[in-house]
Amino acid sequence: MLLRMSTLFLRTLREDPADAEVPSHRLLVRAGYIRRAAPGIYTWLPLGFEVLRNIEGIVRQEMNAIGAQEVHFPALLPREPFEASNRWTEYGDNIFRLKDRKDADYLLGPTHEEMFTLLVKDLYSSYKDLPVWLYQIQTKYRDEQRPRAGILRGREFVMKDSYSFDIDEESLQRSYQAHRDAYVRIFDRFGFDYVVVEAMAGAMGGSASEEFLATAEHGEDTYVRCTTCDYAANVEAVTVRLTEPVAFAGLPASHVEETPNTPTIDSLVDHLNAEFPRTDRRWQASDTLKNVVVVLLHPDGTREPLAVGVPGDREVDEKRLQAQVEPAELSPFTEEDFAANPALKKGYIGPGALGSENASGVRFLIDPRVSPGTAWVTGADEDARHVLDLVAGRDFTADGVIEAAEVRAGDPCPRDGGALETARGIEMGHIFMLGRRYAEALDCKVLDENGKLVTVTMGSYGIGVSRAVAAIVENSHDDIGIIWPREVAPADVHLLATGKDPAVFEFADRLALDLETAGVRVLYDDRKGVSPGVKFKDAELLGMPTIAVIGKNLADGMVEVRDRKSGERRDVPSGEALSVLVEECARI
RNA sequence: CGGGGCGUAGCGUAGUGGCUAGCGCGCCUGCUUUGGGAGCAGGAGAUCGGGAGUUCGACUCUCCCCGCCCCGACCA
Repeated sequence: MLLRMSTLFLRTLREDPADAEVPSHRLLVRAGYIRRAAPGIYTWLPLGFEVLRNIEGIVRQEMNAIGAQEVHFPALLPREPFEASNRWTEYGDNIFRLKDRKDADYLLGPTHEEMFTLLVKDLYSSYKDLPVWLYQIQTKYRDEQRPRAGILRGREFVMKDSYSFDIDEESLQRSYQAHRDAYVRIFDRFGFDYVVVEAMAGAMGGSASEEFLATAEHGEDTYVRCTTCDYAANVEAVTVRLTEPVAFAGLPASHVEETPNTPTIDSLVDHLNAEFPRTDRRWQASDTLKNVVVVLLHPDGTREPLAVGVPGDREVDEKRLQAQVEPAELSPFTEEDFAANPALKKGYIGPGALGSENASGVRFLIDPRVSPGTAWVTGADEDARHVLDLVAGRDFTADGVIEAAEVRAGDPCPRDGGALETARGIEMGHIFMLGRRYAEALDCKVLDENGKLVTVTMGSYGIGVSRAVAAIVENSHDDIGIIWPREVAPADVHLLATGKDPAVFEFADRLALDLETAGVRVLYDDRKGVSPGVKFKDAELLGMPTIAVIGKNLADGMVEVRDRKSGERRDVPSGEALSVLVEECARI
């Protein structure tokens, strides 16, 4: 289909929209690809819709290629399945809810785990039917607290979600791997830079989980990567590199010392250096053990205090802690809680009072750095006193280990010990082994080969399809416009007819048709009376990978071919224009 | 949901307790122009985000609501 600028429903803007900050938002609006319809809700204009369809096409091809089958659920869903999985309440205000004329509850689907699970339960009942992989490309609705950055985080968005149903873990592994391989092919074809990072399976209760992040400075997700190996992980999923246990022999016994006015780590370190100087070096914050108490709100409504011990030079990272204690919610440990638990001395809490075996009875989890044989300065559970040379594993034990301390650039990589660095990205895909949560809640079982009913195990795999449009632009633009990777571009060639010479238009008309016939997708600027400068600016803004200019040098038998990305320009004889452009645009 | 900034025509903006709300881009008509967002002339287009209040008089001041952007808590 030949796109003619003279009739194309398009209006480019000369200036940036004032409300758009990030490049993808700015450029997609300015170039006339999208238009805001409501907060966080966008209309796709012809060129933008073409890009969206191209992206859908890539996803569809690769999903079909691994044997996944496409279905299509409604976006308007009844309440009941979400009631069964408890997400009607769990999802809270993020769900768009509505009622029908009979006052029955409905919702606009934020995700479709329940529907897929019920569909499989509905139709399949034997292990012989498994594995089965189903997917859909569907509009999702989430009433985001803060939609932002145009299409990057909207309240209505297009997502590809697929689910695998397997009889056992081993089979699930294969389903997961097949999807992972497909995702690599999909994101390669999208033409942007991305990383695969280890992620937390979180509340979903699964085991393996990875995220595909498009690397982007405006990305919302922070991740860490190793500077010497290919390890990359979501901040929540980073683990501390384990060190060898140290022998206790020869370590001095612990002793309690007076440490007046030292409620903070800094004041304690200063006091230690003044009153109890070390012989080898000065005391530092990392020699202290900081014990932070929080309250966990469990889904069943119970409140449980939890103490987390981390080296004093690190904060407890709330996101990391939250990810570890899912599905419980975090809440502060209040003054009332301190009053109710006199064994805990604010500012001087130490392992002596913590742990299920000790006075407070508060569960005590420690950072992996607090490993057996390491010596610490920590609270003595009395006002103005600390205990020195308290050795982990000798003088105290915790109830367990927790990864909740903040991660910092320069920390050692858990894989090879190299320095970690932080970077930002846009979450484009998330794959994880879902396990049996939904299958159990919705009673999706099949008969195994022994005739016994077993609950199926699931995998869940998502791609932000509309978000990909923005992520690609984030990754591929310059000061003057978008630079589409060929496979997602609305057209291969932006053909410009400049000037007013009828011969130019006649030549360009014929070239446009010949290109289309040869399978090259053409956006043809056939507007009359529009100055060349306007056409050049529009072509650069719109971002087709190849720009062909038919203009004044046609008189010399030449046309100009430009590469949008490199800026390279060359003149080719008009007679060879067709073959040159066909070759230029040949799909890889 | 907290902190900060901001809402004037499709887009970018000026404006002030007082006459018909101004400019640029874009759009329409005519003539000229045509390789880097052309020129001249004429024109259409705005309940100044919404509501309430103060006032002789509100785009302007006050309050409430809605929306937008940025920074934090949540997510593809």
